[in-house]
Amino acid sequence: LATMKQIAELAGVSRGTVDRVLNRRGSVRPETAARIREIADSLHYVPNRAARILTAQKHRISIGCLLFSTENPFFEDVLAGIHKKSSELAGFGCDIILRELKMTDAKAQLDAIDSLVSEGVHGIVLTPFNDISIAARINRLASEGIPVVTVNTDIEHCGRLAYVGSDYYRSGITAGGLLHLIAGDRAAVGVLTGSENVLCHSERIAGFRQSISQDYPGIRIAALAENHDDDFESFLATQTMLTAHPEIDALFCVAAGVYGACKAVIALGKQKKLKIICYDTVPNTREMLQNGIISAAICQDPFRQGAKSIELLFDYLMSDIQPQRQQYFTDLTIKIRENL
Amino acid sequence: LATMKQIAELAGVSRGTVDRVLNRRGSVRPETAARIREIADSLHYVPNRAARILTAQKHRISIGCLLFSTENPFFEDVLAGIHKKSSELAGFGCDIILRELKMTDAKAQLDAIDSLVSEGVHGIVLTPFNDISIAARINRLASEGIPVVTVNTDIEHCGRLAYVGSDYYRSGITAGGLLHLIAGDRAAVGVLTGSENVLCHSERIAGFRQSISQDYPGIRIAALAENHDDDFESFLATQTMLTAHPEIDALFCVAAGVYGACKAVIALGKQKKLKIICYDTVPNTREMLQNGIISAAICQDPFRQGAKSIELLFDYLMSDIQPQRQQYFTDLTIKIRENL
DNA sequence: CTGAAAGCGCTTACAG
DNA sequence: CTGAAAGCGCTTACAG
Repeated sequence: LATMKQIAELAGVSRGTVDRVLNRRGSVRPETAARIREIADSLHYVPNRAARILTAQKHRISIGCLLFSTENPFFEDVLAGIHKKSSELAGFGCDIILRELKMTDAKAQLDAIDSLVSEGVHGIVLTPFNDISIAARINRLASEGIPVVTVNTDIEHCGRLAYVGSDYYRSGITAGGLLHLIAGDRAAVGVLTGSENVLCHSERIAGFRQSISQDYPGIRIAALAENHDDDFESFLATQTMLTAHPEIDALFCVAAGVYGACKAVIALGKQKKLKIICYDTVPNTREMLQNGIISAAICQDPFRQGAKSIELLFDYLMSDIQPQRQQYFTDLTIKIRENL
Repeated sequence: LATMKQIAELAGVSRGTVDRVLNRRGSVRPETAARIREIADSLHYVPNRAARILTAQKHRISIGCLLFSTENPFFEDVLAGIHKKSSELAGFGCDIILRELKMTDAKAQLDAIDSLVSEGVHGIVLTPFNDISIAARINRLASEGIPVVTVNTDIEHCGRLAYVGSDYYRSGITAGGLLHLIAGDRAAVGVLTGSENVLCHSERIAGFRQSISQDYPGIRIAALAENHDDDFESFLATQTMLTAHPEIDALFCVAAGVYGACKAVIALGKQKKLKIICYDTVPNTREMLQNGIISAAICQDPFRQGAKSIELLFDYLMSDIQPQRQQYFTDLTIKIRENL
C-alpha cells in the first residue's frame, strides 16, 4: 500500500504538499496538484486511518448522547450498542458522555443539550423530543459545527447529520403481513396504540392500513384505542375494547403497554382465541412470547441503532467521512418464542 | 486519558519499561512492575489502539479467505460482509486475500490453503470442508501460528480460533415454532433436506423434531427426502413426495433447492394448500416470498458472518485480542414478504 | 533488568 | 505556493 511519503518522493515534493492536495486544503499550484493526484490514483492510495486517528489525538474528541432511556426498557439495547461502540472508541481516543432523560418536555431536553455543549462535546446523538424548538436547536448546533445524529426517532429537515432507526411505515406494513400469516385471511383486529400524536405510532398504523387494504382485504380494523404507553391504561383500554367488540380475534400492539394489554386478554380468558402481535422484545414482552400469549414481535435492531449512530458521528468528526445516506434504517426482523 | 508516557514519568522509568510490564514481555524487576501496574490501574489506562495499529504497520498483516461461494448465491451476502470489513481494514493497513472455491473435495481446499500460506497470510477465514484432513490441517496451522476462523460451517475440536455462523440446531427449533405459527396446531409436514450426511442439515432437522415433539404434538413429519442442494433433483423429489403423500399440507425446506421445490408445488397446483417455509433469502427465494408461494424464511445474518469473522482475526493478529467465545452465533431472524 | 532513539503514516503550526 | 520539523502513542531493536 502506498503512503504519502512515497507519493511525495515520486512527485518530488514534501509530504506537507501531498497532504494539502489530497485533503483539499488549497494553496498548491494546480500543475503540482494534478501531478500528485495522478500519482496517488495510479498507486491506489488509501489514507491510513490509524495514522489519521493518532494525529487527531492532539485535540481529543468527545460525543454526547441524550436518550429517553429512563424507565423505558426498550432503550437498554440501544444503550448496550452505545456502550459497545464507546469501549471500542475509547481505544481510539474518543470519549462518550451519556445522559439519560425522562421524556417530559422539550425544555428539559434543551437544557441537557446546553449542558453537553458547555462541556465541550464535538457532536451529539439524540432521541429528539418532537418539538420545533428542538428542531431549531439542532439547526443551530449544525451551524455552529456541532453535528447531531438522531437515533430511534427522527426530526426531518432540521439539519441533522443523519437518522439511525426504524422505518416505521415499513414496520407497519410488516405487521400487516405478519398478522395475515398468523391469523389467516379473515381477522377482526383490535389496534392498541400509544398516541395518535406520536409520529412513530401513527406511521406504523398507516403502514398497517396500507398493507391490509392492498393485500389482505379480509382483515379489518374493528377498534382502535390509545394507551399512552402506560401499562395500566393499556389494561383498561384493552378490557374496554375487547368487551365492546367481542368479534375481535387479533390484537395489534403498536407501542408500549404490551404487558398491560396481555394481562387484560388473560383476565378476560381470551388468550386462546386472540392472536397478538407487537413490537420490540422488552423483558415483559419476552415473557409473554415465552408463555405463548404473544405470537410474534417485530424488532428493529436497537443494539445496532446505538452502535451505528455513534459510529457515524465518530467517522464524521475524526475522519471527515460524510454519512452516505440521510437515513439509516435498521433491519426489521420477526421474533417468535423459538428465536428470541 | 492516560498514556504510557505519563505512566512512565509517574513511575520514574522509561516508556520501554512500561511497555514491557503492560504487555507482559518480561525482564522487569517485580517491584518496578508492580508499581507500574498500580499506576496504570489508578489512571484507568487503556492502550491507544490507533497507535498500536500504526506501530504494527512495520510488518503488514494479510488475511486469507476461502469460501465455497462459487455458484452458491447464499455466500453473496457473506462476501458483502467480508468486502465491507476489508475496505475498513485497508485503512488500517491490512490486506484481505479472497479465494472462492467449488465445494468439490477436501483435496482442493487443502491445496488452496497451501497456496494462501505460501503467499504469507497471517490468518485464514474458512468455510471448512467436513473432512478429517481439513481438521488436521487447521490444527497444524494453529501450531504454526496461523489462526483459523471457521465461518458458516464449523469443525469443532480442531484448534480453530473461533466459529462464526448459525446455531443450526436452534434454527431447526425456530422452524418448528414458525411452522406452528403459520400452519396451526395440526400439520403434516414434508421435509426436504440436502443430505443426511451434512451436519448443518441434520442438526436443523433434529432441532425441528425436538420442537414439534415437545411443543406441537399435532405437527408430524409425513415424509422426508433429499435433494442434494440441487434444484432439479429438488423438483423431482418434491413431486414424488407430494404425490405419494397427498395429506402433506406444509413443506419445510432445510437446505438449498428451494426454488425447485416451489416449482414442483406450483406444477401440482398445490400452492394454495401448502404452507412453505425455508432458510435464507437468496434471490430465487425472495421471488417466491414476493409472490406468496413461500410464507416465511429463517435467516442467519450472513453479512455479519463475513464481517465478524474477519474482525475477530484482525483483532487477534493486530491487537492480541483473544475472541471472548469459541462460537459466535449470528442472529436468527424471520423474514416474510413485507420485511424482506 | 533498563533506557534512549527511531519509526509507524499522518497533520499541523511555523517559516519562508 | 512550499518545505522542514515536531508530534500523536505506541513498539522495537540496540546498547548497556
